[in-house]
Amino acid sequence: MLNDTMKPISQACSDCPIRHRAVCARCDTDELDRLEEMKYYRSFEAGQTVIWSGDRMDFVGSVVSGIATLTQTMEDGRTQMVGLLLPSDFVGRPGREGAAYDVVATTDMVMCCFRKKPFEQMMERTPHIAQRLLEMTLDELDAAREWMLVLGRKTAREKIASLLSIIARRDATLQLRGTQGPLVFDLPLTREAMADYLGLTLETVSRQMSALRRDGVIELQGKRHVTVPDFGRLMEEAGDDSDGGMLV
Amino acid sequence: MLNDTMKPISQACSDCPIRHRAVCARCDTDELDRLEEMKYYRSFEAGQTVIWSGDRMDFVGSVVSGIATLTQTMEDGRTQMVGLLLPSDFVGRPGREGAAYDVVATTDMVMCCFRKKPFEQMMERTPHIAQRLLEMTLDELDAAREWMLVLGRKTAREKIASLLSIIARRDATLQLRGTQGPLVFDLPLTREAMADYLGLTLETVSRQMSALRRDGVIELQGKRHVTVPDFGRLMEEAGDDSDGGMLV
DNA sequence: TGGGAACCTTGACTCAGATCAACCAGCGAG
DNA sequence: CTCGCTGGTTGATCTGAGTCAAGGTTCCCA
Repeated sequence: MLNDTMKPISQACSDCPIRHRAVCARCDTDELDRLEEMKYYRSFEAGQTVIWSGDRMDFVGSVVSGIATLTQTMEDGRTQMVGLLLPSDFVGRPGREGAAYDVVATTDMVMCCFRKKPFEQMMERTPHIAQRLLEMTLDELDAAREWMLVLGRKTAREKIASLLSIIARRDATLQLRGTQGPLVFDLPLTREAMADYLGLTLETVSRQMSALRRDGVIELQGKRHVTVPDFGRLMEEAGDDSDGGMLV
Repeated sequence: MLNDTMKPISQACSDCPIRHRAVCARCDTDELDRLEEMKYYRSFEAGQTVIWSGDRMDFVGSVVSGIATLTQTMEDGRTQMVGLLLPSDFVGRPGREGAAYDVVATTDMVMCCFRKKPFEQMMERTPHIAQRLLEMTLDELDAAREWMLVLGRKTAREKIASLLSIIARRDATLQLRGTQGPLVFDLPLTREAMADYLGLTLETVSRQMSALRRDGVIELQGKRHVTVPDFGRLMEEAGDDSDGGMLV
């Protein structure tokens, strides 16, 4: 990594926007105090690589704001996104030396980092952290398995609809609105990143986006701003039951 | 579930074949004693469904012997395998009511089960269990992501070669042999299950198996018994570096 | 103010893998 | 012994998505 943009950001954990959703969610005040001592913030610009696969990783951390992707690459250059990191998501694996994936910021991003050693030690003595991390990891595993169904068995159109419905649903919950009535959101991904996510080419993504627009499933203002007039319809196109059973 | 085959099997944890690899791996003797009190064994026949997706699950447990699959199904019947459960793997999710996937025994199988409530309570008081489960879940997440690359970006031939190399490698480690020299193993899956795993049709699986045999990458004795004369060659066919970096 | 450079769209053609279909081998039950 | 069934193979054909190629939009910076 040539030059990280390392603006000196600082913030009390108590004011942290991801306080109640990140690894530290269950920590009580003095656990938080100890974390506060070992944490530091790092900022990344859109497009910047946070970690290269194989690099030695001496920290772990949480995404505070912005979005990053986890991608795997084959020798011949084919790539597959294997994770999408949103605010509060955890980066890095306690107990592992090297990074297993490339982590790339797709928007400007801020991370709350902990040096790995002290964090691991703290984890051993603080069940709250290990418990929360287990919960988050189980959720990620569920998401990964959902995604495997998408990659393995869905058509291009269904894949696109699935991705849009994930983003739309997340957006709706963030804004504390239900999935009734039209949903409006901005795509945080380029067509290429969408292709990478879905195991498609960017041309196919583009074509299927156009097709969904033509068929009235979505409306597009510009390339990235999306309106979903009928969420149930989108779910049908995704091949999910229209009542979409999000368990957690 | 109509009628489980419930042979009265019993075994001391200290003699358990998966003692050092399952969730209980780190437990000391009195933790083990407490687990021993709440555990019970269940047997399943090849082909039997252990749990249906959506069912209420009142237990969690470990696979002791045999193999099971985790599969997701769409309304129209398309299915994708999302997990392969081998001895020592954990089934069920603490803190969740319903099962998220179908679990099917593909060979005769024995499970060591714990009623969910007592197990969850014990987990809260026993960091050793939560820690081990975290570790196992992180490994599964890695495996799931590896698999996403296979599903999203590999050709049919590469997919088959990838699956074969996973099974071959696991088999070699179980028998404490390296990946030098010819490897011999039995496929624990039907062609249909392989197709399900890889997001292919069984016809394509069959064709690619024949192609790999024709090209000398594998040898087949009968339908299921496989010999890999040159593991490096198989890795190349899988699209991985031939030195295959298993980190853990 | 005009030339790049990202990013996106669309068209024509190709091809890997799906689909449809016939057939084979082994095996347990009557 | 042979019927029927499960699991597997192979062939012919079709098709969805990839590939290659040509533009179109923005937006930035010289």
